[in-house]
Amino acid sequence: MIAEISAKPVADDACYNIAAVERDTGLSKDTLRVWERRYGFPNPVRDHHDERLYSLPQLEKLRLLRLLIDYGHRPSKIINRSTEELSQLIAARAPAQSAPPEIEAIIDQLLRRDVEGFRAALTQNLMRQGLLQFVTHTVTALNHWIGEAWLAGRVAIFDEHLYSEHIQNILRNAILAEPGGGSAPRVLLTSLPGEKHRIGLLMVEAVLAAEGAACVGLGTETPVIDIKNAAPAYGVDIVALSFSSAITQSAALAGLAELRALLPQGIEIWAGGGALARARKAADGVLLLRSFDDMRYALARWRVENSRR
Amino acid sequence: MIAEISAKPVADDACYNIAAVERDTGLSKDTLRVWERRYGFPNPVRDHHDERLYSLPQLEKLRLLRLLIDYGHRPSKIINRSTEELSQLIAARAPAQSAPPEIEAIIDQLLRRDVEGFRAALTQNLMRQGLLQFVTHTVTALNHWIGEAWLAGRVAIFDEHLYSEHIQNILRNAILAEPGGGSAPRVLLTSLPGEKHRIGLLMVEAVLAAEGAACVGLGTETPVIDIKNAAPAYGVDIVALSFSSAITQSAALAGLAELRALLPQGIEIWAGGGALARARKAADGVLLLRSFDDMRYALARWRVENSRR
DNA sequence: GCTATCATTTGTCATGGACATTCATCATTA
DNA sequence: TAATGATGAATGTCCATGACAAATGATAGC
Repeated sequence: MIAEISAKPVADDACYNIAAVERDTGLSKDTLRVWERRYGFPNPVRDHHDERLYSLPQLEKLRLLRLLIDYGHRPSKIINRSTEELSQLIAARAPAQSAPPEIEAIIDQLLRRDVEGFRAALTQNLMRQGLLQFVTHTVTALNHWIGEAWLAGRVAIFDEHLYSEHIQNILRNAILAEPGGGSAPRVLLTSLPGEKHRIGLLMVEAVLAAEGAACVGLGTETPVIDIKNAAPAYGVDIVALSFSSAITQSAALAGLAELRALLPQGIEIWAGGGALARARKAADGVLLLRSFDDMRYALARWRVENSRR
Repeated sequence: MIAEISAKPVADDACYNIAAVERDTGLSKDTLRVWERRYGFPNPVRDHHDERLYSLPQLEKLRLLRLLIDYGHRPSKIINRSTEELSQLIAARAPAQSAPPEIEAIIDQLLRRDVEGFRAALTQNLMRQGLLQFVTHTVTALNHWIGEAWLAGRVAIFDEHLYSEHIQNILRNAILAEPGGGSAPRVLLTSLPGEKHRIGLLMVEAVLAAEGAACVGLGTETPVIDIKNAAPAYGVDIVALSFSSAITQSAALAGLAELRALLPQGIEIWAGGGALARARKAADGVLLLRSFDDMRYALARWRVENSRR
């Protein structure tokens, strides 16, 4: 055990309207109302004009519910349990085993809230390993274990925010530092609307940059039509899309099919990430990448196939 | 005139359900339905089960409407004008004048889709001016003029995406390069849920870093409760929040009041950004910053007041 | 063990009514 | 003149309830 977090806010009279709860929990207003209708929870008081006012404990329980549902529980089975039981469910889900020591050492800095030490630990690892190793091993492992630590209640949400920001800093810095502007192929990097995770995208960009490809990063959540317009404008050879597990597999595959139909055949589409881990195959003409090694292999193949221009 | 963009997508049968329109326009489902009820626009066709399906032209007109409303027009006055008239209104708003030459030179690289040249131009400006000047003058001006260029139809959405990514790269790189880990005060930087603009936040971080403060950046969209928990955990003196004009002023002020009630008095709250430009004052105990100079002044004041510990 | 079929759960959408807030206008006061 | 206040129209958000599609789980059959 490394550190305790004090996650209990104090204010009791604080009341939140339905829009605030939607913002803070990610549960839509419709969902909140229909849960109340069907299951009797949450059961907010009403203000003088019959509008819902949620209490802080309700809001906290809603967040736990959201989390458990994301991890596969069904709403009706857990919605009427107490907040304590829900916390136990979450704790039970995460195996108590800890990460490899070198990873644990970095997480430890985060748990100590030692911002400077955390940054130094990351930088030191990057220097020792080089960008490629750092991304494919250290960052991959950190993503996994910080997720686990969060489930186990060891790190708070804001620690994850901080982690995400710092990894971005380090990766963007390393990408800029890669020698040369990059040559062929030219790769457009982005994600579809709804997919907000930036780290996966940056990891891809880092690997490509380390391999000497030219990257055009558009950030997250580019509508399909905009990707279709951007690809020829920037003269890219490949469009690479990242899908975290925040999005459903069917949504990812539908988006890929739509994009494939819009893009000219000469432009390849590469897709990878957690949401596609269990997919057998994507639409025709979409290359599914299950690992960074897959991607490096695909890159080598592309270069062979396009070697004589 | 510098470049032509081909912004007209082809797909005509493409139909969007109400959730997709909400995502792409930022207009809530309730608003879309009530506009239809009151003004007769948008008037989507229905699928076999009476659900709305919006066409691409409708979606484009809605985006124009959203933009004009953000700029002060009233919905009822403009909602029944044609898409062309709306475009003219927008063009009328955007003065045809162009940016100062040094800014225009950078935008020019973006319009040429010359990714490497664009990055080089930014880096060169940063080197020549230093971080503080670069942020308070060049980046501020670029934000403004790229917005104008978008209104005038000179740059596409994906160009803005690319701009945002590259500015992030440059700023994060520069922040990491600032000497020393920073000392007092320690500042927590983030935005409230709904506020996704990252550049403003990074600009603030850059200025603070240049002035030698210690920054703890949590990225965008941190719920109020998490800010309340994070501030003591990281031992910060100040919580700084950024509000772009994507959020309404009243929402910003409400969030600030809520946060002020939760945070201990010893921790200051600083707030700034476009959404607060017209605000007279925020909640008691919230410092409104209207410019980067304001912030530097506030920083100096804080240091004087806390000089003997 | 794997696939196909059926039942249940669950989130999203629709309708129409209501009202709090915001905005524009005009009169009034310092 | 500029700031303040009052008034009425506009605008967005919320509510209740009903309905159904998509996702999930269970069951039967090969």
